[in-house]
Amino acid sequence: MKLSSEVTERLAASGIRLTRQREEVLGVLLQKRDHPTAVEVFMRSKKHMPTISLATVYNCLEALVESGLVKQVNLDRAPTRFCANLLDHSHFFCEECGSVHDIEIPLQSPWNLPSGYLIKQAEVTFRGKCPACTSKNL
Amino acid sequence: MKLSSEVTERLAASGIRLTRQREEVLGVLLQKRDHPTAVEVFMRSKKHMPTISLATVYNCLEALVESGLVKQVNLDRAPTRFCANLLDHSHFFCEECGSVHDIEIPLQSPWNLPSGYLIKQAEVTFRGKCPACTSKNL
DNA sequence: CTAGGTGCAAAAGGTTTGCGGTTAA
DNA sequence: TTAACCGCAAACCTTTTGCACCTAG
Repeated sequence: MKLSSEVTERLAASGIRLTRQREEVLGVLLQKRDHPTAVEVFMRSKKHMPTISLATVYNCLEALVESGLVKQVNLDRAPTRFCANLLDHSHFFCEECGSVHDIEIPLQSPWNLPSGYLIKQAEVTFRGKCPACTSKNL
Repeated sequence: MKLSSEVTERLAASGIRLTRQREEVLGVLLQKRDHPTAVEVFMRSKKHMPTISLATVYNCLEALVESGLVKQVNLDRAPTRFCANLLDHSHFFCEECGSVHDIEIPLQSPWNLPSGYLIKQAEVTFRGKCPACTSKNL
């Protein structure tokens, strides 16, 4: 696939060891940005790499998250979802269809926090109805 | 405990059926606002109500969350945490000591979202160092 | 009276781990 | 060459479920 150069570049730049499995996992996340779960990533990866194991997918995801190439999204008690969108963004969760969308809003950090807190990262999650579901006027 | 009147009032006002176990679980969450996990709530509840079961704690928490009396907080892949703070607030997660703090900032919703999205709820999570850990200048 | 809640134990996911073999650097 | 990674299977931990009994309204 033509993504592979981007995948390889990102991996090389991150400094972590480059393996075929990590390329595959990152490739899956870059190809379809629908915030798949680990199991979904596993199933998609198996199409190109039938020998990959679920444990390896978890390991790869962990390495990718740790290196900053992938973000994890947790919603309620549902399984963790992953995305490879490196732009600063928020997530929108549609209560109707369950889909997760990236919302790229520049958060100009208008936070007036109590003193003493050292903020390294802020994360915003929205819930509601996505455009597709809203237009179905359910 | 003197919280019981508040607990009972809140439960009655919520409309869900009032049981001793739900009172106990809500009481635990109101007494110490450290965002315990389900298992922690279970252990604390057992001190006053030795017969309560973990499954019941989960059931109670679910009912309380659904009725809006309790909020659940998910951080990464760690077990879900619960809090009874009904004021609109955000959460701060200390990467140093692992504690979770409520941050009561009035979010004046400065979100410029793409059109089509119907937002019902926004949730903000911060990560960094809490005052206690910052002052230890680690 | 009865719909809904409880307690128990067992099952069901999701995620992690241990280990022998493999591979990127 | 070797530290790190992979695949497999088993373990782990959180959460859910089925069922018989109980209780709030």
